[in-house]
Amino acid sequence: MEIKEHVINKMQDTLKIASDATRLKIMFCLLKEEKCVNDIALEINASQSLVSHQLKILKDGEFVKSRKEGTKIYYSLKDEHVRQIMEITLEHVLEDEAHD
Amino acid sequence: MEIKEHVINKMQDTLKIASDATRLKIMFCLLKEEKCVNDIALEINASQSLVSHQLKILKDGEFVKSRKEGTKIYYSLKDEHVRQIMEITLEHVLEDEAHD
DNA sequence: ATATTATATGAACAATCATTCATATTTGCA
DNA sequence: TGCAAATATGAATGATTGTTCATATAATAT
Repeated sequence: MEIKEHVINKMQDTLKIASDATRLKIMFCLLKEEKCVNDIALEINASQSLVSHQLKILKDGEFVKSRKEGTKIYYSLKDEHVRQIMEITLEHVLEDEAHD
Repeated sequence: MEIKEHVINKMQDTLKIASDATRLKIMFCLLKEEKCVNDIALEINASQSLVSHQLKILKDGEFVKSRKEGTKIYYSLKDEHVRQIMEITLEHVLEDEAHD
């Protein structure tokens, strides 16, 4: 193979992070604007703890970044790659919907 | 949320399929040309059984398609979305490499 | 028919991972 | 200093999943 083993592994890690319903909901939640943890939890109807755990995973994986303001912490999508992965995956899914 | 729950779930399923090192290796293997099961197994150094199992998952998820010729079955990438997901994820990973 | 080659499948096991619950940390304010 | 609000963390658990091994199916050739 032409591609390095450790690059494959990093791709696996990256995609594994994206491949979870809770984390996808969080990302869609942040698509338009930054939000703090509690607002996200309310919006996607999940516990504060769960959202916090998943945000950590998303942040470690470079999917989101955060900004502190007083006692609140605002999260937002990190870059264009994240949006693109969401977009293309969505297209793929919607295309399938068509001929099911 | 604006996006439907079952679309999120399908996105999860799609990304889950992509997020495995063995399956990624298979996809990279098929990037340029179609190949049969045994050739893939040899190329990525995996057992025939494992490759067959993973090809089934890739096929069910619309990542690859297959073509029968005699006793052999040739697999190839299904469409552009697959290539794009690989490409963008690769970019994301390589960008991270830069500032580690 | 039998043997051979290519691929698929089912069961089983180990490992990974999402979620919950309880608790800890941090910040702002009275 | 003490309280409340916002977020993070650790342990435990139940479910999912990648891999292996053994075996089954399918097609071809002798």
